Amino acid sequence: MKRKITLKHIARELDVSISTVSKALKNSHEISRDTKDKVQAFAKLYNYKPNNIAISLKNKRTKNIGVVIPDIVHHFFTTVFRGIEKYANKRGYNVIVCVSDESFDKEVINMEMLANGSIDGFIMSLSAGTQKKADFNHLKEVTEQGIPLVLFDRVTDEVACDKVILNDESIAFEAVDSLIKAGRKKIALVTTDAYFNVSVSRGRGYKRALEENGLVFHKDLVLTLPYEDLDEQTIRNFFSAVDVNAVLCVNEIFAIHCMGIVQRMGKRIPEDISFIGFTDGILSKYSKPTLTTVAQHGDKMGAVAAKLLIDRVESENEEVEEPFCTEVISATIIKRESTIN
Amino acid sequence: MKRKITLKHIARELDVSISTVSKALKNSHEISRDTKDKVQAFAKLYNYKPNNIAISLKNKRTKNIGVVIPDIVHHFFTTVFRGIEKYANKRGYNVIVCVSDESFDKEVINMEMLANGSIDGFIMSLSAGTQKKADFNHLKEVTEQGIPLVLFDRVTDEVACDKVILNDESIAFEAVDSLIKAGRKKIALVTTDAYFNVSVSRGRGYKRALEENGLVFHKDLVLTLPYEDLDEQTIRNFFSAVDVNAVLCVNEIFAIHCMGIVQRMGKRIPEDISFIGFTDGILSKYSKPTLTTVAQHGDKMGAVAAKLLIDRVESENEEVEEPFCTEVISATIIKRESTIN
DNA sequence: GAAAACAACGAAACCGTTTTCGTGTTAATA
DNA sequence: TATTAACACGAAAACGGTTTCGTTGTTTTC
Repeated sequence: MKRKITLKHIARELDVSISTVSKALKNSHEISRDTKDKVQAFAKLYNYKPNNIAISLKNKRTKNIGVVIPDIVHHFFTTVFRGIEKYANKRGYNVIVCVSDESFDKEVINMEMLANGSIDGFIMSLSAGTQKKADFNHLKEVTEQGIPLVLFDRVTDEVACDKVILNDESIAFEAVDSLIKAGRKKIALVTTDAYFNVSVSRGRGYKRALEENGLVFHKDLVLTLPYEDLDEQTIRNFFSAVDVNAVLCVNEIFAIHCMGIVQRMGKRIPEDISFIGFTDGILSKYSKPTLTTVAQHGDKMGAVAAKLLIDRVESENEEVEEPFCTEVISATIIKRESTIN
Repeated sequence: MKRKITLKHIARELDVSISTVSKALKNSHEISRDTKDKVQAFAKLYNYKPNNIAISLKNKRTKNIGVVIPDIVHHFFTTVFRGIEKYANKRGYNVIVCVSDESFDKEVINMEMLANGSIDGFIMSLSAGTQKKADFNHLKEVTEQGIPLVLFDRVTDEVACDKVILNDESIAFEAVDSLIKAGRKKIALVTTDAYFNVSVSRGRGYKRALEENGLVFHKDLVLTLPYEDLDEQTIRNFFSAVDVNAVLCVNEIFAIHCMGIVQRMGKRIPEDISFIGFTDGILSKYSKPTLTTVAQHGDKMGAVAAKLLIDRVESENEEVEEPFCTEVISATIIKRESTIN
């Protein structure tokens, strides 16, 4: 087992100083051609690679970024993560992932674990617990310590930092507007609890589309479901009670569930009732009928978030700080079988 | 912006030495009660947390583990990752993820990035490229350097290390056997190219089940599909050419695709033809009909892999090295609508 | 021929810890 | 009273690099 070789080993072996070895490997002009050749050849032979940890300590830069997300077995978050990872890698960064499991406590613990030197900055999306509790002190603390932070998708106004969000309201508007233009006037909204900022925005878009088309917003037409543990009966009751011919769902799972239930209730999709969901995941592509949905372009979102973060990290020693910005990713609607054109 | 505080700051402020501060914070008996109280109070007040990087350098332990997987937008890998992350966190480790994108080159680059001190060990699943090329030198190198490595799912005999695999052959046997017992005698296999070790194992189980039930293995009944970019026509041709009443697919996507196509060809599932897939992902649960499938228990697999790795990492200074082991995770078949009982 | 310039290298500080090994002071012991 | 423990603390090395700032010895330059 050949252990890792260090500058010290090379120095000893070639009978020069550590400084000389270090400089020789960096091709410094201070060192003679002869010595450089000798050192470089030796280093290559023994496959010398500088120790990342030592460099991190010296530079106070780890080239690691911390990603804290609520869930990983989740299409949207994995696509965002893929975007982050790809972009970060391109710029020489590695990514440490922590899953908050939608829990406030875990989010706090994870951030504390990483905030002591392990990473140069955070990219995160708020857990359900954090949004519900509306406690953002852990975020404020890291930013006060000078650790750059980028929030994506599930963000909050309470924290001053860079953000990347979807044009949730306008795309929801567009979706509902398209349903109306296609002749559907009785449109339901299936959403989550109001502490999810994205659901709120989508709800606003839904409402605005109704109003701008001269329709009235009925809160009876809004079904609020828990984020998990969907109860079939609740959904069934809702669709028995209301008379609708189109539905906007704030996520894919809700849409698939609802479609299944209304189909079992004997309705045809999209002839009797149209569906539009959010998240262009695997379900949307393979459901029966395939689901018209809002593609959130997670890859793009991740890449933008990573760019914002890394730019911020690498500009930290500059004179003037850039003001925080909020990038908006444009969603697009993918037409499939669950809507009439 | 309150910058991170260090031992040096505390020492200066309280007019003691750095060593004293360090010991006081560790409650060393060398330090007087008075001094300890003073130091601890000060540290708490200024929220002192030791710098992870410095500790890593000192200990030659980072408490980070590197995970290299072919893909992240993929149900099985994300569940394994979740298992790894949960277990690792419990033991105080963080996880750095690199995605090889099924490419040999990226796999190599990623490992090299991490192998220079950033991590204490690797958990990985081989990329398609690596399996195709059958070049495992990058793996051998890290193990030779004394960096522990655990392979899961897509493994190879060429590298001596701990492994975690599924009982692919026996579960495939069981699946096919159950189809036969249910009266289906004309069973197709839809699989990938042979350089995927898991497909090979599953194929063996399929074949053995046929033979042990007195049926003959026909290679006409085996459809080999590329890992991505499925061509509808190829599948259609296959199912037009053969006369089968049951199909075993080595993954979920293949199963869903094939089900869709045979349904469009006018066959009923499971009345005319049964389907069993691998990977208990979201598709299996929501497809029409829902898919009977092999649950691979990714969480478990990830947790076991992480345990093997961390145990290995933490036992590295012990006298006698444990021999390498291969843990087998028992898959289970989840019965759903795509098969008759 | 003395001063200046340059080339090639090493010593040492530094990043933030931990830890070993003194060392000076006080209290207990012979 | 002299010796020895015990106590409380600090100096310094170490982890593995980078970088500043000498310090030589040689070569130009006027």
